[in-house]
Amino acid sequence: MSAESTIRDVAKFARVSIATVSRVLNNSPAVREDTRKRVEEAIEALDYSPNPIARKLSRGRTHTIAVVLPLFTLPSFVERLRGVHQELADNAYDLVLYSIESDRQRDEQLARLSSPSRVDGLLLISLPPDDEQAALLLDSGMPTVLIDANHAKFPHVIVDDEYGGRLATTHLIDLGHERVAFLSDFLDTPFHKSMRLRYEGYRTALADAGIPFDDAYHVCDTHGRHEARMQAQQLLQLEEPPTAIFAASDTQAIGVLDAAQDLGISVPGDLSVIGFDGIRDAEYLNLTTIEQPLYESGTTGAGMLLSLLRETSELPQSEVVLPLSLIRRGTTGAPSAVSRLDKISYRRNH
Amino acid sequence: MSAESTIRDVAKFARVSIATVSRVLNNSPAVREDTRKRVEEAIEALDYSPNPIARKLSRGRTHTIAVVLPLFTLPSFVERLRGVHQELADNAYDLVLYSIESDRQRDEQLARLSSPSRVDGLLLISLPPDDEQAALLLDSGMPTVLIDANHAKFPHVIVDDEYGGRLATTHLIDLGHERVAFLSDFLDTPFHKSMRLRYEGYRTALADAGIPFDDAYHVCDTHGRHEARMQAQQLLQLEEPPTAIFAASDTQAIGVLDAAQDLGISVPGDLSVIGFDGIRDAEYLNLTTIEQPLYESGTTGAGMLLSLLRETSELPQSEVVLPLSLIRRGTTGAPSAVSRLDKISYRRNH
DNA sequence: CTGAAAGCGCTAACAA
DNA sequence: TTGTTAGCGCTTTCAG
Repeated sequence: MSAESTIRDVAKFARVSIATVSRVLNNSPAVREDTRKRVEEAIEALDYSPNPIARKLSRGRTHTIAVVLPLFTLPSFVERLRGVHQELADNAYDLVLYSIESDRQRDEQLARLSSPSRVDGLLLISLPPDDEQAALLLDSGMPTVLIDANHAKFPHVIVDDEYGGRLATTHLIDLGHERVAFLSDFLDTPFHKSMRLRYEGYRTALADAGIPFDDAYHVCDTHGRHEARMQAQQLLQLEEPPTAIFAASDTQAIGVLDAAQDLGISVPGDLSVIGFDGIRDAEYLNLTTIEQPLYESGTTGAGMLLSLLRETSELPQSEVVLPLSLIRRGTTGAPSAVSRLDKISYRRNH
Repeated sequence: MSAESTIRDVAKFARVSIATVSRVLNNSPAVREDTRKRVEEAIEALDYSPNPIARKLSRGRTHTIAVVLPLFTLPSFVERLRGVHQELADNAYDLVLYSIESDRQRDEQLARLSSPSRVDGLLLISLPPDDEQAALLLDSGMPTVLIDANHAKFPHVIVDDEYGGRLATTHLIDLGHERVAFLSDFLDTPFHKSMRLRYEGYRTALADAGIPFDDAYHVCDTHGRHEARMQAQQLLQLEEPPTAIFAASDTQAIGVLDAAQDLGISVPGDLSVIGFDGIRDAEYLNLTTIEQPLYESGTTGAGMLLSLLRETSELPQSEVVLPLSLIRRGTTGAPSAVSRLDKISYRRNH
C-alpha cells in the first residue's frame, strides 16, 4: 500500500539535495543544524526509511552474516545458534541461515556463499572444513570464523576436548570405577573431530590411572539418543559390564540413561553416567556432565567475526579456547558393593 | 583475493553487450546458440557469478524471507523452523532469522521488517499479531503468513486446538479417570491463544462426560519444564490429587513426569500423563500425546507464502488446518485399584 | 555546509 | 537476435 518514498522524495520535500539527505541519514557532522532538522521532519512526514538493498549495493557491504550449521536438530547447535543470533542482532547484522542436512550440500553451499557480495562473513558451526574447502574459502577472501571446529587457517572458538575427556574419565576413576566405558559418535567422521579428542582424553586418563584399555568398552554409532540407547544396552549386557559410562555428548548420555532404565539398572547405584556439553536437559535430568559454554561459543564466535570485519588489522587472537567444567550431579557415584555382588552372582550363573 | 569480475568483464571477454550476458544469465530464449556458448565460456573463464545485491536492487525483489519466532528454545519451534528452512532452501530463497526474545522487541522488529525491499515476505511462527500490528503489516503490504497462529486477515496454518484439548481429555476419561487436571501456560497471554483453546476443549470434554470442573485442578505458569514440574508437585500434593494430568505441551508434560518421579508416584500406575505437540523427546520418553505436524507446519506455511509471492492472484486457501492425532504410548492407563486405595488411606491419615 | 554527478552491478524496455 | 540506455535507491567524491 504505502507508496515507498525514496531519498529523492525526502530531498524534494525538504528542499535540499539527495546528498544532504544521505548525510543526515549517515550522521555526517557536515550538516547545518536547521537543515538537518528540516530533513528529519521530511523523513518523519513521509515515513521514509532507506532501502537497505540500495545501501548495500552502494556501500559494497551487506551487513549480513551467513551461518552454516549441520541439521539443527541437536540441542547444542540450537544453543550455539542462539548465541550467534544475539550477538549479531545486537550489532544490527542480519543472519541468514544455511543448514547442511546432507554431506553433499556442503560444497555447493560453501561455494555459493563464498561468492562475495552475498554476505559479509561466514560463521561455520561444528563444520570443520577439509583442505579443499579451506583453500576455496581462503582464496575467496570471505571472512570466516569457526565455532566448535578447529583449523589453523581460520579464527576459531573451541574447547579443549582432550582435556574434557580426561576430566570426565578421571572423575569416574576417582570415584572408584575401573570398568569405564566410552560411548560416542563414529570417530573418523570429519564432522566431529571433537569426538576423537574426547576419546583420546579418555584413553590418557585410563593410562594415567594404570587401567588397561578394553576394546569391548568402546562403542560408536551415529549420533543420537536412540542409537546411544542401543549401544549402551549392548555394553550393559556384557559378561562383565562397565560400572561407569562416559558418553561423548549429553544427548548420548541420555540414551545411556534410557538403556539403564530398560534393563532395570539403577543410576548411580549400579551404573555411573557422565555426559558432555551441558545442554539444558542435562540439568533437568540431574546428569553429571562436562559443561562447555555453548551459548557463549556463539556470541564469542560472532563477536570475532564482527571485529574481523571492523578492523583492517588482523585478529588479535585467532584461537579462543572456552573453559570446560565438571558439573557433578546425580548420575555419578562410587561403584556400590551391591553392584559388585550382583555382578559376581551374575557371573556365577553362566 | 579473487578480483570480483562483473557483467561488464564478461561482456568484454565474450565480445557482446552486457544485455546479452544478462540474457544468458536469465535463460532468455532470445540468444543465438553460439553466442550463448561464447558467453558461457567467458563466464567460466572469469569465474564470474552475478552479484546478488545488484540483482535484487534491479529486480526489486530480494528472494529472501524473514522468519520471526519467539526465543527458539523450545523444541517445537525448532522443528517448525526446520520445515520452513527446507521449503525455502528448495526454492532457493534465503532465510533471515529474527528471534523475538523480549516482548518489547516485537513491535520494532515487525516495523523494521515490514519496510519493503528488505525481504519479500514474512513468516511469523507462534506470534499472533495483535490488532495494531496486524494493521501495520496489512498496510505495509508485506506478504505475510502465520504459522501456529490465527488471524482472519492473514493466511495461516494451524491445528484445531480446541479439538485437541477434547481429544486428550476424552482419552483420559475413557480410560476411567474422573479427577483430570489441566496444566498449561498462562491463558491470557496474547502469545499463545492455543493454550486457551486447549483449555476450552478440556472443559468441554469434562462437561460432556458429566464431570464437574474443579478449579483446583487447573494450574498455569510460564512455559517451561521446570515450572511445570513445580506446578505438578502442587497438584499431586492436593488432598485429593488428580489421577490424570493433561499438560498443554510435551515440554510441560515432561515436567509433570519429573514431578511424579520426585514424589515417587508411578506412571501410569498412579498417574496418567498426556502431552501435546509430539516433539521428539515425547517418543523417547514414551509419552502419550496429541501429535501435531510440526515440521509440516513449517513447510506448509513457507509454501503458502511462496505461492503468494508467485501468483498475483489471491491465495486459494487462506487457512490450513493440519490434522491432530492421539498417539497412545506408555504414560496413560486406567486408574489402578491400588492407586485408589492409596488415596483412601492417605485421606484417612488426615 | 551544500549540490551536481558519477557510480555500485544488474535488469528491462526500446531500438536497430 | 543483439546493443543502447535508462533506471533501481543510495553513497561519495569533487566543486562551489
